[in-house]
Order: sequence, then structure tokens, then C-alpha cells
Amino acid sequence: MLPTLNSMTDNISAGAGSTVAVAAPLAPAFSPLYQQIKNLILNSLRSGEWKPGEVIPSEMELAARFRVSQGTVRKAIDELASENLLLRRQGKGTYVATHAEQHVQFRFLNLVPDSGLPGSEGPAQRDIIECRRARASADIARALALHTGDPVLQVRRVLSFAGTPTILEDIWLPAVPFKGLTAERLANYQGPMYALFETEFNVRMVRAKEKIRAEPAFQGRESLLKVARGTPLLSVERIAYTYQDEPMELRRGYYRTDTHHYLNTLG
Amino acid sequence: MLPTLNSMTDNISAGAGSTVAVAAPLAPAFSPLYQQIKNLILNSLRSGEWKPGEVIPSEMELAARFRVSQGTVRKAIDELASENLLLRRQGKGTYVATHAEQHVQFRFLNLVPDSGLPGSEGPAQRDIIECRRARASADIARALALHTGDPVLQVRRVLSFAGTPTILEDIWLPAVPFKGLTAERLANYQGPMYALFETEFNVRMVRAKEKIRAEPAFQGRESLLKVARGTPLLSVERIAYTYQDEPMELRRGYYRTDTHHYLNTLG
DNA sequence: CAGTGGTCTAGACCACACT
DNA sequence: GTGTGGTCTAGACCACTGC
Repeated sequence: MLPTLNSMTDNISAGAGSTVAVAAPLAPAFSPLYQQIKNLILNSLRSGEWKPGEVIPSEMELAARFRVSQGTVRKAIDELASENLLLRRQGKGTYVATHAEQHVQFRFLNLVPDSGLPGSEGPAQRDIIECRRARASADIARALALHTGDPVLQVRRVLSFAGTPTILEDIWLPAVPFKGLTAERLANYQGPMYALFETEFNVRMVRAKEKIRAEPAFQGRESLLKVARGTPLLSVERIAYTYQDEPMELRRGYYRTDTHHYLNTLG
Repeated sequence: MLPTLNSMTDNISAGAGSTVAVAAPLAPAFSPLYQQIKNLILNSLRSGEWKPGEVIPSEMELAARFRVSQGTVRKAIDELASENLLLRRQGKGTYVATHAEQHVQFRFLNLVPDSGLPGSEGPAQRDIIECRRARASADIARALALHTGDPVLQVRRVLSFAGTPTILEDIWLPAVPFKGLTAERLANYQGPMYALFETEFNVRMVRAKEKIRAEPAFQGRESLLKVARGTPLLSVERIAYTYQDEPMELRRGYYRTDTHHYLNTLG
């Protein structure tokens, strides 16, 4: 309770700044109060004190709990909301963001149909091709911050829109946190895979990096996507991270771009 | 001077909110003060009162000018900074963002080498293949919000890294705002093309959308990029916008992805 | 109506950059 | 030191939601 906050407990009428009270080390390491609050909130998210979809305490409550003003809590929440970790709803409260019940169904999927709105094709058909245990190769291990040979789960699936196979994905997951994941559970679950990860394995994907290339279809991918061998495909290698920037998924996707395109916004 | 701000001139000790004084129309159209301030700043940016690279007045000065508190100006500037239109530098002031002297040389180019840091290959070699006047076809006109047949400038260039041609770009610009652009000026200019647009034509690119596909190299693109005909290329169609979301450039890029990849961050 | 997030203000002090 | 942005507080009132 009241995690001290660098002697922040009695700054009743104090000004700002307020570096650590104890002798600071060589590096200044000045961290604003709202940053510390942000980290405390992050800890509560990570520990599962507040789960995806739930409301977190009101700003006033958090301000009392952390012994800071509402404005400071506000700034912390503002940043978390801008990072899509929290979701503010005026008049209702602040919610933990979730991949389920998202305004957009696939927050991390940038492939959209050439004509029509993103969701206009109806729900995608998902076919799990396989789901098996394996050992991490060197590059898989590096991507997931594991050691070569560590157990992983490997999933292969195809997404089809309007009956046309469009996306082939190979997915690698560390076996430990995803213990118990089977093809059946994947196939039976309705909704985004990342939503299943949240509810069943308490893993929330927060951030991701994608490396995109153009590659010819081969090694059997041409038949799964029903295109001629050598057809150019978009190769999308994604590493997805959880709260503390821990890599928790490697995904190699192959997208047909004859009726869809990858949409990106620069700003 | 003092653009009234919806009767905001005498809210000396008033609270927040403060909708328009005159009878509001059917739509509430409630707009927070800081949003109005943001638009006023945007107008000054657009009009060229403050040019890219320059300092804008301090928060206190702007607060006095707009007759609001520093905090309100601050929130307006915060949003503009988060949209990369302004750049805050503690102790110095707030600057108008620019494509020149950017911390990253190419803010809108997501293609990075597979190994090594983004700028590690040294400056790119730029070869202007052609720069000519033309008439907008239907799809070019639609992208640039022009009419079919309107005059446009068409530029084709190749970017090479470490001697290897890697990017071929076809660029379409509305002829009117870019009157006087020639191959020579493009070839002689050092620095990003968007920086030249800023200094020479007072056009600042602020935002862009990219549609990405995988396409085989053909129609002469294979020879300019020195790859075999049919080699998969990343096709990147970009529309770039200026301050008021006016489209000002259409760019069709073809990227080799054998030594580079397109990097994207999801969050 | 009460409770929540959202806006606005005024004033204080801190961290940083220049002179 | 002076001026800039950055942080923090306290208090007021507005807008939205649901009882």
C-alpha cells in the first residue's frame, strides 16, 4: 500500500520535481511523479489486478491511493490511453483495453479489402492447419528471447475472406505461458486470437513490430493460398510484445494482395 | 487580432466548457477552448506566419494573445506536438517541425536495411530519371483531388543504397503549387525532397497514407532496379497531405526487399 | 440525482539552455 | 540570471452516463 513514491507521501503543498530524497546516484534519474504513477498503474495491469475489459478505479480514488493530485493521475492515464493500454469513456470510467469487443475486430491486422470498408466482407473464415509442439530453432529463439531448443508451440492457419484464402500464418509461441493451447481450442474460439490469449492465458498483446517484404509463393504456400507458384506475396514477420516489452509471439504471415492491400498511416 | 473565440474574451474567472454564446444550432458543436486555440495555431502554421524550423512564440505569449491560460495553450501545443507538427525543446522553445534537419533523415520512408541501423549505409544516391509536365488521368486526378486533364508534374527517380538501385518512384504533383520545379532543381538539392518542397514551394507534408502490395517487376521497372523480370517487389502507393488534409502528392514506389525491409510498428 | 471523465484557471516550483 | 518548457497542485465548473 502506498508505495512510498520517493518520499512523495508528504508533499502536501510542495512544488513539482521532487527527486528522490535519498542521495541520488551519479545518473540524475529524474523521473516525474506522473511517470512513477504510470508505472504503478502498469504494475497493476501486469499483475492482473485489473483485467482486460474491466473498469479501473476512478481518478479521484487513484489520486487518494497514490497520495497525489487528480491532475497527476490524469496525466499518467492520458499516456496509457494514448498507448492503447487504457480506454477512457466519459461519464463511465476508464477501462482496460482488450482485443475482444474492440471497435475494430483486428487491431493488429492492417490488411483491408481494396473496395469496401475493413469489416465489409463479414467475419473471416479461419482454418487451423496444424498446432503442434516443437523446439525453437536459433532464429525463432532469438525472436522470442528464448534459448535454442526451448519448447514452443507452432500454429499454422489460413484466413479466408468471401471464400478466398487470403492469409497464411505461421505462429510460434513460447510453450510455457501457453501450456494447454490446442488446435481444438483455437478452432472453437470465436473472436480474435489475441482475445483468446487474454482470457485463457492471461497474455495481453500490447505492441508489435512488423517487417514486410515481397516474396514469391513457394514451399507449399502457393497451394494453401490457391495461387500459382511464384506469385508475389506480402511477407509480414511480426513480433508481438506484452506489457513489459516481452516478446510473446512470432508470426510469419503471407498475404495475397490481389484483392486486398496492407494499409499504413504515416504521421 | 484576438479572434473572439466564441465570446471567450471575458471568461476571467469563468469555469470550463463555455459553448458559443449565440443560440447554438441543432448540433451541439461543443468545441473545447484548447481545440479552438489549436486551430488558430494551425492557421498560423498554414498561413506561413511561422515557417518550418522557426520558433513559435512562447506559451505565455500565446496565452496573452489568445486571452487564455498557459495551461490551455499548453494542451493545444501538446496535441500538435503529438501529431509531429510542432517540436518542443525544453529550455529553448517550440519549433515548427520540418523535413530538413530531422533527427531521422527520411521521416516518411519506412524501408530500412536488413542489417545495420537505418542510416548506416550513408546517404542514398538519387537519380532523377525524368521530370515532365503531363495531364492527370482519372485515377491520378482522384487521388490529388483534381479534375481529369488538369496539369500535373510527373517525376521518376531511383534511389540507390551502397550502389544498388533499391527504390523506384513515380511521383505526381499538382502543377500549380509546384510551378517551376525542374529535374535540375531536384538533382541539385541536397536533402529530402520534402524539405525542398518546404523551402521552395511552401508546401509542408504532414501526414500520409500508404497502400502496400506485392507485385512482380515488369514494364521496365525490372531494368531500372536491375532485377529479373517478374521479381516480387513491394509496391507502395502513398498519398501525402498538407496541413488541412489536402492531398498534395501521389507517389508510387517499388521497393526491392532482398536487402531491405519495410518496417512498421503497431501499437 | 450522483459519479465519472473533461476542461479551465492560477500559481508555484523544477529542469534545461543560453548569455 | 533570465527565459523557456515541464511538473504539480487545488479548486471550480462542464459534459456525459446511468440510477
